[in-house]
Amino acid sequence: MKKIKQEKEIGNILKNNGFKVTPSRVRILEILKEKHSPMTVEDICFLVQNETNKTTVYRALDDFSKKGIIYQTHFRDGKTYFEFQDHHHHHIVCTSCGVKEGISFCVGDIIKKIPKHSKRFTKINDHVLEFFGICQKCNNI
Amino acid sequence: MKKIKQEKEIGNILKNNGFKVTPSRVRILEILKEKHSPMTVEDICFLVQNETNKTTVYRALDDFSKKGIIYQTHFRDGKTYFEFQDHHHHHIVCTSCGVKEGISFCVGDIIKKIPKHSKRFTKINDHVLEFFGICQKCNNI
DNA sequence: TTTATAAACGCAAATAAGTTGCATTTGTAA
DNA sequence: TTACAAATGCAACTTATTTGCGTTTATAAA
Repeated sequence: MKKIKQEKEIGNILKNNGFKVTPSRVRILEILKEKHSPMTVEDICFLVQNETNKTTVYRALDDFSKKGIIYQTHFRDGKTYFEFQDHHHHHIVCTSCGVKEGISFCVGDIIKKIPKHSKRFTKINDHVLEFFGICQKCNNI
Repeated sequence: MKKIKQEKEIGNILKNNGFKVTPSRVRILEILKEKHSPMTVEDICFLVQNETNKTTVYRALDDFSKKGIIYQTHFRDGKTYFEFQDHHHHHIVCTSCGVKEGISFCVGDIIKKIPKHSKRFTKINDHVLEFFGICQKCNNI
């Protein structure tokens, strides 16, 4: 995809969600869209050095996540991860080396059943699902 | 269950997992077993005040979680939660007020399929699955 | 029962993720 | 062109979690 077209698309995502199209927010979404795997605030800050402040990154990611533009998750390392997902999916993580792999299915069917199981909740907005194991490489050490 | 019997049972859990049966560890497991819902380190520290140090609580919970004695998860509030589970399950959390509800099914069937989907991982040890929504009460405000 | 030893513990200090207050700038709709 | 809410930058702060290290303790073996 051409740079110009991509930028326009990102601008539309921002507008459609009620955000202003600022250089920082465009850049942050751009980075996530290019990376296509979970990133920490630190990862993103490294790439926007001298362009955008840490606080701005935190605030943008928080806003994006709340609107469902990006997927927010945890891998038990004390950091929050954010990912732009074309197709919603989850991950499996090696508890030894930390390598992450996307897995291409979701709990969509399960989610539909939840309202029946809950008195208190009628609608699910969001979910996180992550698997932990040992990768082949670490297993052979 | 009688107090004595419960204590013996907890002692066995510790022994069977290669841990020493110390007052602190017995007490922490006891607390989790009684509560039967996700607790933070802070929650536990409050209950063991003047008995056990914060660092000890962190270390015990970490050890227990790694052995699979307790379930470790996150609810996007910056804290780590731990739960003793008789029957493995997950939760749905209100993103507005934070109320948590256990949901009685799991992704066991899905897990079985994962090895086929992954080149790098052959065994899953653990997983986390949490749902986020708005509870009835918050929805009516 | 004694003893050796690894596991567990307590404390203080350090680290690091994430937040807040506030003054300033900027995108956008009117 | 303007008005204003949204977004930003910076510094200081909060808070969860970790680390180093010297001490204590549970336990298995002698």
